[in-house]
Amino acid sequence: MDALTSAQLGALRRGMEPYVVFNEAEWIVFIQHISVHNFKKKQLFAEAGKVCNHVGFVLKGSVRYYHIKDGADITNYFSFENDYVSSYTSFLTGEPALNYIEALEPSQIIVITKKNMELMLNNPMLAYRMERFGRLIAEHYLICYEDRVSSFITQTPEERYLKLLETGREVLQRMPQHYIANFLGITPVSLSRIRKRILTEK
Amino acid sequence: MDALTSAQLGALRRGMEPYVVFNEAEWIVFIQHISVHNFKKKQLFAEAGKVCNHVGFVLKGSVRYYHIKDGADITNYFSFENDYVSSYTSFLTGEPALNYIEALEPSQIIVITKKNMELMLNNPMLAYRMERFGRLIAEHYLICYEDRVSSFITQTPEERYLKLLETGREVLQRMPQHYIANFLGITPVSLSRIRKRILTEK
DNA sequence: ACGTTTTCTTATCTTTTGTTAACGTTTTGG
DNA sequence: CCAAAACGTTAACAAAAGATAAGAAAACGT
Repeated sequence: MDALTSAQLGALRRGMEPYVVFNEAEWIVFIQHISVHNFKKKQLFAEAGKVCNHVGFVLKGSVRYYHIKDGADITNYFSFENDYVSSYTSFLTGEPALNYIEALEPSQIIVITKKNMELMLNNPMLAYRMERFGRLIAEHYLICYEDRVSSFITQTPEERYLKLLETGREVLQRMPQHYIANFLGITPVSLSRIRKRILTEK
Repeated sequence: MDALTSAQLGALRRGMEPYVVFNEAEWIVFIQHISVHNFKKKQLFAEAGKVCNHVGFVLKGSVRYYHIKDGADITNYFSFENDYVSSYTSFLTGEPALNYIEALEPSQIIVITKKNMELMLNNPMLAYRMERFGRLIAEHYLICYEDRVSSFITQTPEERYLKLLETGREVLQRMPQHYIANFLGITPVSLSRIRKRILTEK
């Protein structure tokens, strides 16, 4: 856990700006309640069975959400740079998380603990801003998930794969294909066939 | 648009209680900013291409979310009694909605307009509560969508159908099957086959 | 550096789904 | 009340996906 650099703080502030704008005095108090952590590849950000008591903002790197079902590791979701990251339902409800979150590559993530979030919610100087910030995070996930549900209803697995590639994240080239297959809701074998189909269609 | 009965107000207050608790003075001001509307079957609550300037809470009845793609009507989602209802992304962003919302049956819905929401957000007496209320609605949709994404990844269409039936909503018996098929992400023909399979397996 | 594990592809076979069309039934609107 | 539209099921065929297994290549840990 290190102090944040001004570049990191700038990224966070820009990420929040569309929704929450702090004045200077508020910002100074806010940044006293956050920290930045460096995650090694495969290091866990959150763990199934444990309450997720923190929420993050990916400055650099990427993470993978997954759960274990019948002994198999199933990838649910990814967060890339400038995304929020959390087992947010667990963070909100205080129930144990259902999924793990791990770094896909060495990552820098700004972390706000629930305790610090609550301190800010109870600090009259920040309470109103923090309610708004909480709403922002929920809305961020909301819009992502809405898109995702819609993609399952209106697109084929092949279309979903091509759409994912269009984001141009190079980490997609490096991560195991079965993570992507899970994310798309298909088997790794099926993804391999889709990839071949795309190549030969070109 | 009618005044709300005390039973209706009680339902709303109970729906909000897990997250937002008003004191009596706050509640009196709050209820001056809301209204209840009766929707006929097929009457629109929100319309694609228009900004959704309101958010609702279903007291009685049910609604269907759908959009038109290549001339075809595709059902995305449902809200039943004691659910929130809105093209919430449009409500939040002020962008035109991408989907329609219509009543599946005669329905009573508590409506809060964006204007009244903003009046409350700017009223120091309610601002803090309203930030929290906004968060509540976002979180409601968040948890629903999270569940839904997870169901697409880990369940077969047949399992999703059986899970939907388990909710025991009788309106599921009465609405057209192709609404349900869309919602499950399959074709009406495929749903018909699944239904037959289930019957013969018994 | 080397043996193990993971990953990706390919093949085969089965199951499921999509597509289109037909047909009888039900619902709907004028 | 009647004609038109919408609906649900079924059939037939094509396309896609799941399951399983096998083999080669790459990544990993020690």
